[in-house]
Formats: sequence, C-alpha cells, structure tokens
Amino acid sequence: MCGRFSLFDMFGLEVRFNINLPESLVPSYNIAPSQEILAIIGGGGEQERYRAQLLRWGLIPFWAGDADASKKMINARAETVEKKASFKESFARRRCLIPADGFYEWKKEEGRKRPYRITLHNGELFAFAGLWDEWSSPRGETIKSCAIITTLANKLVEPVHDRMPVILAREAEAAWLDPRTELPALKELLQPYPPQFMECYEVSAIVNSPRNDRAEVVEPL
DNA sequence: CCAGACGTTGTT
DNA sequence: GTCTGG
DNA sequence: CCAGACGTTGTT
DNA sequence: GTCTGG
Repeated sequence: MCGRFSLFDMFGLEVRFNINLPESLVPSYNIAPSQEILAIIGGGGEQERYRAQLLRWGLIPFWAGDADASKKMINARAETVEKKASFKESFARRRCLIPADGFYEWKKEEGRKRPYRITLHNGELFAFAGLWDEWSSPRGETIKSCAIITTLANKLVEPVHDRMPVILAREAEAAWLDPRTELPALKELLQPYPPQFMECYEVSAIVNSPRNDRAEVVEPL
C-alpha cells in the first residue's frame, strides 16, 4: 500500500507538471495521511493548463455523513475502484495526479517493521494516480480530499510489500486527467510501474514518525 | 421494498 | 448517491 | 503508513 | 485492542 511519501524537489515541479505552485506548499520528506497534499487536476478539452490543488489525504465521499471517512480512505484498490461506492464517482469524474519523488513501504519481519524508500532513477519526479472528492458538512464547510490508487507490487517492491501505489507512465498522465477517456482505457493505465526504472533501499526508522520531516529519512541506511 | 453500509492493509 | 443484504 | 493516546469532573 | 493525529 502507500501510506507515506515525499515531495521535496520543488524546483522541477512547476515545469514538469506545467503548474503554478500554491503559496502554502512546502517541501516534505515525510508526508502522511490527513495532511494537505499537492494534487493536479484539469486538462483535456478546453482547459489549457493543469491546476494545482491542495487536498486532504484521505478521501471523504461527497455523500458521507461526517468527515471521519477520511481517516480510512487513503488508498483505493485499482482492481475494484470502478465498483466501490466510495470511489466510483471519483474514478469516473474526479481523477488527479499526485506528484512525488519517492514513497515508503514497511517490510514486516520477525515481529518488527523496517522502512524502505522507493524512487525512480535519479530521484526523478513522478505522479501517483489519484482520486479526489469534495464534501460539504451540514454547516456548509467544504473539504476537498483525495486517495492514492494501489496495485500489485512489482518485482522490485514485492520483497518488501505485496502492494504499491500506481505510478503513472509519464505519457499516461494526460489521459488519466482527461475527462473524455473511457473507463476501460482508464483501468488499463493502472499498472505496476516497470521495476527496471525504479530503485528500492532501506532507510532509517526515523521515518516512522511523521514528525521527522528532514532529509535524513531519504538517506540509504 | 427499506436499512445499512460504503475502505485498505495485514493478521488470524 | 448507490449498492448489498434481508 | 506509524506513533501515541486511550477519561471525567470540577476548578482555574 | 482500537482510535486519533500527523
């Protein structure tokens, strides 16, 4: 699954995704659920440019009775995303890119967990396939939130964990955002990323606490 | 028909 | 809102 | 995802 | 054990 990632390479970000960054966005080595994260929406048709949008990580379906759903819905399974009540509407109409430069998975062994960091070669920026939604409370407060889609781990990640987030091929990003893309074509985009373009290495357990947001957590152990 | 759930991961 | 279970 | 808290009453 | 906060 994917419950932690990083996005600290802010310089390449605007050019790579053709966006203006939100003022309040700060680089982070250790991004956790419940935080406001950068997402990219728009594209396709008349819209010339993608838009950056901060979203709470943890999707609250628009019909939810309260906002507690967000504590659970940090991931959506690629295999079932078009069928689940909580995600189907977002899958059909509210897809987003979630930029990152690495993510973390924990390997469980002998009763303890060791964290690993997974990146593309050279720490290149990439985008998770994401879903978003907008929820309004009875009092009229609105919350925009999101989830990251997961799929089977590839050969590189599989020794650490059996699931991993969907990283979109760069040439698939536009199709993912395009409202005209048909559902079967969308599902085809949700594949495990090719392991030969990725790196996986153990990192310090300092990353375990989301409070430890510093460069040390991305260093090889 | 209405009521009630709506999720993933990991562990058992 | 929409699906599943009864 | 992991870490850390997990409670009420009454008083300031 | 389970929920909340980050």
